[in-house]
Amino acid sequence: MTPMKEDYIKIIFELGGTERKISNKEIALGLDVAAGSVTEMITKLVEEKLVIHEPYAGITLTQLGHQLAIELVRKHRLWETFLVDDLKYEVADVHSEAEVLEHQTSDKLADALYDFLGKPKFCPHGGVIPDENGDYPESSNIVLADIEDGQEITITRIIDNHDLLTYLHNLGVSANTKVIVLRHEPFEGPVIVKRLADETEISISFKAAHNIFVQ
Amino acid sequence: MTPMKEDYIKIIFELGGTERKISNKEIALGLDVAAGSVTEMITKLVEEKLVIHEPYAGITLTQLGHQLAIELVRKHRLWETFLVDDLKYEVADVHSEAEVLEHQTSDKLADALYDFLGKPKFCPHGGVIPDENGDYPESSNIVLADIEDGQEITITRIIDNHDLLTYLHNLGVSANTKVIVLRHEPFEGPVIVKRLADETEISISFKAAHNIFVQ
DNA sequence: AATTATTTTTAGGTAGTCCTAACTTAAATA
DNA sequence: TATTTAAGTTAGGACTACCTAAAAATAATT
Repeated sequence: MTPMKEDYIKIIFELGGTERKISNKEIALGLDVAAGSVTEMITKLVEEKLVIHEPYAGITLTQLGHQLAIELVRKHRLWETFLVDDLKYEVADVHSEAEVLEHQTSDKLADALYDFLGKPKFCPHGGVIPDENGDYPESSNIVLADIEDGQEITITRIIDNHDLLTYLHNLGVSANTKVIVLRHEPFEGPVIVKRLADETEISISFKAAHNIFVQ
Repeated sequence: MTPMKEDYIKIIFELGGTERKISNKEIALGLDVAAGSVTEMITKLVEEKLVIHEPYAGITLTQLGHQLAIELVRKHRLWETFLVDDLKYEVADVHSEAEVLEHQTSDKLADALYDFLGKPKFCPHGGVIPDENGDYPESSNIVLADIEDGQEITITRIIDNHDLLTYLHNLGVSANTKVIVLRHEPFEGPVIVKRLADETEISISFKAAHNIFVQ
């Protein structure tokens, strides 16, 4: 196993490769590599029984691939938690560090980190951290953009992207923030919400609202 | 810069490449690669102005290479300290984890770790940790094997090797242990010391005694 | 000094991951 | 249905770091 193979497995997982077929193009876009490179790597991952490939139709994870993806997500989120909780990183800055550390993290190290952090359930942007056995509760897949006006909701998770997290940080929005959805501006305009803590109205862009999960 | 290049720089440093010419063979042995691979890599490191190579004579670090080596040692030892102090690793088990983490550690991460750990001066086996600027006090180069009988000394540092550290751990010997040297058995026999804490006599092998630094 | 042994370098190959460009398949449109 | 467009696959090449084996340089021994 190499870091690059792990990256392929992880992106397939993140794109939903446990339930649907992921296209070559989605992977190429996600990893910023050429389509030909994807086909080549997928061939190797098929040999290793990590993915199933139906030529021209798409790629899904095997049970084994899914398990590996969970382990990687766990390691990634444990590092993010450590960086924020103990090393005082900004939430927006942890992703890239965790991205490289996750590939160099033995299972022993992950477990030790998990204990040290107090068996945390969520990473700093709200993602669920699988436990020692890879079990984790399903989290909400409902996105802020799809909430009807007037609903009171809690932000549970934000897609792990530096620019998005910085944008939301500046707006004072993060995981666990409670808001009421006031209205959706037309033509892919922003979603206007009111933060319950201080009654402030906040305008969240259409695109951002699709990358914020709520409950 | 790649992890392998960093490993070459580090081994040259550890073999004393700031003061003397290191041979191709020493590096090949230290990294467990073929001599031809060393020549090839050294050529690249010369292009990057990290080392100076006199063909057939040896290799030394440039100022730049020395600086890089210090940074790597610092990162390595910071991770070791974290693993022992916070993640409850055994001293003997930290080397291999630190060996891979050091290559994935940004300067920002190293500084954050350094602060988190309370700006430690020594790693768990007694190595000096350079500060934020790469400065560090010279540590003793006197080895236990060279101490005369009757001398009272403190163990300051043990070469970072898993088997050696395990061996010494089982003998109850670690950095900061104070002992009196009783005698040196002939024919490369063990050095017999008495631990001051509990007056126990301990026999330390000839080879181990050459890998223990004292003051 | 000549020979032998050791070390270093050079040369030619392999494996992993990337690329571009050409070709094939599938989907969309006319 | 025929054509065009998009997506996926194949082919050939590049780069890194490794290897082994042969050649060259240096050191050691006779």
